[in-house]
Amino acid sequence: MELHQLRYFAKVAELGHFTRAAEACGVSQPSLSQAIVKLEEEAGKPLFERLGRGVRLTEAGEKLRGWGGACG
Amino acid sequence: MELHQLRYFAKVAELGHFTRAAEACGVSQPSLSQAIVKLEEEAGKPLFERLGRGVRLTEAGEKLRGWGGACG
DNA sequence: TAAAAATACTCCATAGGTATTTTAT
DNA sequence: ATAAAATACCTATGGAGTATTTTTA
Repeated sequence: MELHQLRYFAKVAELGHFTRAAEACGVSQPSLSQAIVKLEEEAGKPLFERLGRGVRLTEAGEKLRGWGGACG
Repeated sequence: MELHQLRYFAKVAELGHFTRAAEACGVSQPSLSQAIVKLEEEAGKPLFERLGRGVRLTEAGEKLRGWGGACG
């Protein structure tokens, strides 16, 4: 797990959209997509449900977003 | 700032020793050293005082260690 | 002078890019 | 049909290694 992956994840979770998240992060859509795929591989399960138009957090995704646990 | 840098930083802060921290992290001393140098460049100031025998946190180093602030 | 950190390289893994294809509405 | 994500492939950056050279107590 790397910081850039978490930055991208957070932005996608916020916007529900890979392409717009990529723009917001200043990287290309494929680069961000790859980073999320890597993160999902490490997690062992998808973090986002692909909807064709945009994207929604899975349960595993929600869990990762809620990370920091004791802090928040 | 990258996760591996923070891992190394934390271990050096804990042990007060680059070489032993490198062993503990399973990397070579030069690799860990480089990572810390990068982190210090980003910080704009040294994080450790080099003592010849081991190393001690600077004020900036203490601040970084104390990060997470609100969490505990 | 000896233990520890810094430097000088070399190598390779991977983050990121462009072009394109697949998918789902 | 079209907007959005995935895939394929390439390049370049930088993380990690070995060998060596400063440091400083």
